[in-house]
Amino acid sequence: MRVRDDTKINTIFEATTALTSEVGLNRLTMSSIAQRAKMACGTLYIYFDSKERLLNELYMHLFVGSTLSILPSIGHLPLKKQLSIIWSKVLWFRVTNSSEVIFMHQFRYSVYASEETHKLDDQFVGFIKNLLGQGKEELIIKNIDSDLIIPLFYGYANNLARQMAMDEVEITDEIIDQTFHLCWDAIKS
Amino acid sequence: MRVRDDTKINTIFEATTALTSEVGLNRLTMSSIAQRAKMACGTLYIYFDSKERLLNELYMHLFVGSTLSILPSIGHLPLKKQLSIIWSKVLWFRVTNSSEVIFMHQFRYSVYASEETHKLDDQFVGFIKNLLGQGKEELIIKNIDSDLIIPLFYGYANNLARQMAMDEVEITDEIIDQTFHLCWDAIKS
Amino acid sequence: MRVRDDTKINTIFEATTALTSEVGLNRLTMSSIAQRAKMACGTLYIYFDSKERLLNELYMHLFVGSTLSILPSIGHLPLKKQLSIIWSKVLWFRVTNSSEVIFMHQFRYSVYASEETHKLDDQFVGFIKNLLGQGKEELIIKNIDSDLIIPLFYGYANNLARQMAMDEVEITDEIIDQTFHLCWDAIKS
Amino acid sequence: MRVRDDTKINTIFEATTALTSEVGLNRLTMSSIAQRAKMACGTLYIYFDSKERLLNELYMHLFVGSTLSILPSIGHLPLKKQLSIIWSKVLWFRVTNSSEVIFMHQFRYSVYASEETHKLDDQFVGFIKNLLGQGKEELIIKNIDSDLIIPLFYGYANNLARQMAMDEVEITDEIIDQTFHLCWDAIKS
DNA sequence: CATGAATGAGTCTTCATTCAT
DNA sequence: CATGAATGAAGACTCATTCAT
Repeated sequence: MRVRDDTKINTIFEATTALTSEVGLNRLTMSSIAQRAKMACGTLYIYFDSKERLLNELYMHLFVGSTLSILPSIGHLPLKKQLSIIWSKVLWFRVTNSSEVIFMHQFRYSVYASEETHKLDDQFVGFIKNLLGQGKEELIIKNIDSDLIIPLFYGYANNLARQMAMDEVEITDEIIDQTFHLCWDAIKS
Repeated sequence: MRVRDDTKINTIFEATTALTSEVGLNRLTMSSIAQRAKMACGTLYIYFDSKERLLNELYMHLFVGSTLSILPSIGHLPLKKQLSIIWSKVLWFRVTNSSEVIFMHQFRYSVYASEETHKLDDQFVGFIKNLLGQGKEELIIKNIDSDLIIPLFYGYANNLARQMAMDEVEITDEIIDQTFHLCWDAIKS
Repeated sequence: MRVRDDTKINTIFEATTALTSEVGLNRLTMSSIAQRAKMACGTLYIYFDSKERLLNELYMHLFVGSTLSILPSIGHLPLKKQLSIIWSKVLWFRVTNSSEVIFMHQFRYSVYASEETHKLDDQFVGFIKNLLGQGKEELIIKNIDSDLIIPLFYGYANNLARQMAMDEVEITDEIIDQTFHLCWDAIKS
Repeated sequence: MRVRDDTKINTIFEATTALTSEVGLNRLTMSSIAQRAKMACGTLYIYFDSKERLLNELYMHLFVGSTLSILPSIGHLPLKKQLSIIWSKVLWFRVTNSSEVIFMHQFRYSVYASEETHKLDDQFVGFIKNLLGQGKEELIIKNIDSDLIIPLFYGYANNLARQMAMDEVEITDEIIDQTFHLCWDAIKS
């Protein structure tokens, strides 16, 4: 029997990511994905119930791999260090995986994004909120509603990465340092 | 095409904006726009050559109205004041016109956005770049590549406004002050 | 403006009926209907929301035209006469409209048939049940549960017409007489 | 193909019959049959060349088991007795095997029914025709073209059984008696 | 100008059948 | 024999655009 091949899911994910960054989510069709992944159109439906599920699972896969997975391991570090690591991690991922970021960006606010997917984001935001809460208690960072701070990190990271991807700028440790300093200066008390 | 009947064009623009914020750009159809604008589908094509042109013209209209139009009148003011006015202006517009912002956000990175439209953004970015350049010369702000600074303003504003729109938070002068201070602390030298 | 053309519905109905009798309900596709009706595939969807609705409306149209429409006008006649007229009417229709009957037959028990459609049949059955009830009171026909009698008329008519259509037998008044007599002898007391 | 493993073939037949009565012939898929029969999709093709053959063989199996098999053994009985036995046999089968009847009914006039299958019916009809021919010679039954009589039996049985299955009516000897009397009164001279 | 019916290419999805294991 | 992943042609339906009125 032809055994179910889990690397196929990765092939599909890669094809989807690449295509989205090339032609955009609007022109992304199931048959173009299949063609790019060198498989039949129907094969996609063996691994994913629908286009919507495929995109959502891809998003979750990328989000977990790029962001969520680092959170638990850094809980013991000092606040600024934690933020700095997250910033670095997120930025590295975003800049070195520009196709993935384009996909995530386009998907994020599309009609395809499900409840379930939005909750992932909330999980991440919740973690950061906690961190900021601590910082405020320790009087390290400004006493401002976290909902006004998080969009700075989030929006900045997204936009910076997107811009760098488009301009084909190489990311360096210096850039990460400089940009993190901007953020830190913004919020430190 | 394109006859002067600004009333009709505005009706079309409003219908498009409202619909996009309700159902998303992916599900925005020409006939749904027509229906919402209480006119026939074919009438849209009297004023716009294609869907693509309609969306691009709407984007330009909103962008000019919300941002570009204020730039020339504030050139004589001091740097920080200028940035503060722009920030306030942009944020006010974005928060009080949430449908418009949702449209702009979804359109901005869609397949519909044309070269011409992207150049508008560049115009705005160019202005800010200039401003930052002056600031650096006057040693008021950090000596960092402007391409690393602008995404902070741009991304923050977008994301903050979007978040506030979703959470239905009222904007106040206090919020504008607080958030601008974050930005300023980030870049001041 | 191209005015909405109600004869188009008839064209669609005719194409559907003819095709079903030729290739069967299973192979009936929307595009084959469109092709036969000499219009574009999308045009069908101007007049009918879906394939299911198209088929249901066609069935109702045929059922009303062939059967239901005669019922009200004969209420004053004697029982046997009424039954005889209905029998004649139904048989004539079924034999002279063989395509229609094939469609009705295939549709009747298909997955497409909706609740609404089945209720039409019930209406007809209810009328006959009434008639039989009267006959039993007047001691003209056998005192047997009507649910055991009606399938005789219904099944016989369907099957006879189908058989005659397939054998390409011409219907005559004699055949109608003979077959009605069979029915009548079956139920008269 | 077609190896002797009657257990498996029966499992397939039962799954097919049950599924058809539940979801209809239109929604009957090979993989749903396989799933219901607890085997792999490809296994079906070891026993049957195609979906069409599977359905035809099932129909023939049911038809022979329900009807054809009794014919030879009753040739010596008097006419009315023969008809009565057949009627009883057919009705019993149809009512007590409602899934099977639904399958037969839906299959009978579908695109899947082959020539070969239709000939089975003819065989049965031929037998009945013979019987009626005898009856006419003996002046027991009306001198009417048998093609006008057979649909009465055939259509009545089908429809009655279907109705009873849907209404979940229990069949009794009384009902069989009553309905046969209707038939007999219809045709006796 | 305005209308909205008509078009048909293109989309997602299904499913009978094949075939490598 | 048995499996079930893989195939790809075909179906229902959508929608930007055109055009007769």
